[in-house]
Amino acid sequence: MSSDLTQSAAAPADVAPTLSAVAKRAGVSAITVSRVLRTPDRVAPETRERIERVMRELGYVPNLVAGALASARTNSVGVLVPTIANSIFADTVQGLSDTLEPLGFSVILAQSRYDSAREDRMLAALLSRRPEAIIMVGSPATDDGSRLLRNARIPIVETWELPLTPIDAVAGFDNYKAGVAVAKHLVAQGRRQLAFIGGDDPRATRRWLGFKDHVLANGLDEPRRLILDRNASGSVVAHARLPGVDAVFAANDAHAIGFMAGLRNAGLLRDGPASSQPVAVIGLGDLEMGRLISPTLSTISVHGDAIGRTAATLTLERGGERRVDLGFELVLRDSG
Amino acid sequence: MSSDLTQSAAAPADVAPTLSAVAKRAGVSAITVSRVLRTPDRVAPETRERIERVMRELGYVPNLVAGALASARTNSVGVLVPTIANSIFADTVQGLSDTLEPLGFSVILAQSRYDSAREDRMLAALLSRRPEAIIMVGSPATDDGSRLLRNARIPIVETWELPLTPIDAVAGFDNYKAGVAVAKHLVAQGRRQLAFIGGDDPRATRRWLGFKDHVLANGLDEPRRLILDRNASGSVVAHARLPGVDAVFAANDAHAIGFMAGLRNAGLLRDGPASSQPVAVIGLGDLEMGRLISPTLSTISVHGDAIGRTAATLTLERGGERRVDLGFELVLRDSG
DNA sequence: TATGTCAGTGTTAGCGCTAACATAATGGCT
DNA sequence: AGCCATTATGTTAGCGCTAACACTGACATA
Repeated sequence: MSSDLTQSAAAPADVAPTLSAVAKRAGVSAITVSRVLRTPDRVAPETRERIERVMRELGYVPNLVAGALASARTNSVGVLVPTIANSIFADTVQGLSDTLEPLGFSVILAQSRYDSAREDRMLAALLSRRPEAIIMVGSPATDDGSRLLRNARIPIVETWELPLTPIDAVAGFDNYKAGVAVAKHLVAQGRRQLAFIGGDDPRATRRWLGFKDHVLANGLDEPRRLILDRNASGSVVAHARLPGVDAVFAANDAHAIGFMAGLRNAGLLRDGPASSQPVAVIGLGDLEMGRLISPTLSTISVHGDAIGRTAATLTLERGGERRVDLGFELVLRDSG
Repeated sequence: MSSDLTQSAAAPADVAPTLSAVAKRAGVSAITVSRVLRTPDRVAPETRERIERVMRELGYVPNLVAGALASARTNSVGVLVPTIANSIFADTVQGLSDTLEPLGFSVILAQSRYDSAREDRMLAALLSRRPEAIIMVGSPATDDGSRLLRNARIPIVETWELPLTPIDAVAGFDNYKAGVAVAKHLVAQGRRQLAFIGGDDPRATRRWLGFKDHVLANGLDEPRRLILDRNASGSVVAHARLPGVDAVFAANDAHAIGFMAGLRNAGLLRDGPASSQPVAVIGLGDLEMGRLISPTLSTISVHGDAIGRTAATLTLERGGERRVDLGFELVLRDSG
């Protein structure tokens, strides 16, 4: 009485219906049902409609796990970011997911939390799911991670930097040059006592190096470098630790805005243009917030979503240019 | 000459080694290799070490796709958010991923972009991968989505609100009460011309309703409601469209900060306390930025990461309380 | 000695699906 | 009439792994 043929649509089975169950009920073979899903043009319209009706009746949801095993295509992409709670990386993930999802790819997300051991673990976990590509922010921190990725023989896209010896593809910008650009601007503005505040992850460090090298090349004192917690509240009191400084490059906009809050408390912030600021401040990231505060924040603008979309494209097309420099832009507003 | 036994570790095969290849090379059966991975205590130490050495030599990466099919456990959780580029949702994803990743679960991320058709598509795509649970921000927008989730017979956690008829579990707060709390505070402060600005998604609308109902219950004029784009730049000019208003509740902190930028341009912002502000502004989300700007932003604080961690816990333990109200907190600073 | 227990390992079957190769039926062409 | 291309559908085998059970030998127990 409770054979497949008498199963009611209103009371779904405890166990998810399979493709074979659909096939049996529609009076066709399993492969025909499979074709309705994958190559509907190759199925006669009447057959197709009948099968689609049965699918609806049974509430059939295809099992992509089985499909992936049989076809050796998982239609998934692994994404590894330091943290998703940093809006610039979130923009990148949004950009790539907007590109990949319409094409039927799922995003498997993992966070390293700036921890190289965790990074390696997450990389292994991602690869176990046999994604068709891996997109990561930055380069692998360890040789093990690097080897894992090379041996996987799938497209690998490193983003947010331009490594000298990439594993495969790259979509990013030159963090060193960004540091140079900021230093050049501040020096030209007549600033003499420069400092860099922010994290010490590899990308921030590249910015620092560009910044420092350019300052030194101009015969000025070596800039100070203050390594801060990822939490921007430390930047609010950073000013007290940088006496005499007249210009600051912050590794990201959050730190820049925090630093400005400290300047305001110290009476060192004007609502006027950059030239009136006792201490110039430049950020990086071009957060929307930077345009909303007063004085408006000068910053290095980087298009996180474009990096994401480009990375997604690079995973799909295996040929062509594998190194895309998306550049950056020094956006000058009132803070410096 | 090129049998499995003579395969070199230095030159990995083009095709990923399988568990059987490891077994053959180690002179054991496949199941023993499987046990090394899953239940190492049940394998003799010498055997285990030998197998582990072979795994390293071959660069073996387990295939979880096949494992999932065989064991009917995917060790993955589907997560659906409106957008990941909104820091409050990113905090939630970070929180749940921090809880799930150490337990061996992968996060499959999908974005609806506040589009109910896309939401249903992504829900179907997620379910095709047979996740062991689904965590979503908000409730399904359509009956189809709801049915899909109910039929999946896996734990479903709705977050960021407290639906009256949840599908399964819930981790969130009462958006209506948040609106009431803000209205109560502003009315008590003597504000008379109130307005609400922000999006019109279901959660923002609940906040608006609570806000409006409380204002009306106090005999004041019905507050105005200005529906803005997600992009906060519209909020900068919102003030011009709200003449005479003396207090504003913004659906999120970004809009609040944008609105304050508009007030500053209009000369209606003071650096002093709330009582000195010609127009009070309250946000929602408690962005770090709100503490850094001047005047500091008053806001409804919601712990996005706690919502994420709680949601993750709810997916793992099927029994117990299935409805967790994480509450909110009205944090009063200088803006209102 | 017979029996049981347990650690360690193996055999078999199958998860749900798809690639690759049949097969059957139809109609157009020479 | 005979042949071929084309469309629609089916059969077979297997993807890489694990659940469930089966087996073996060493040792303990009665």
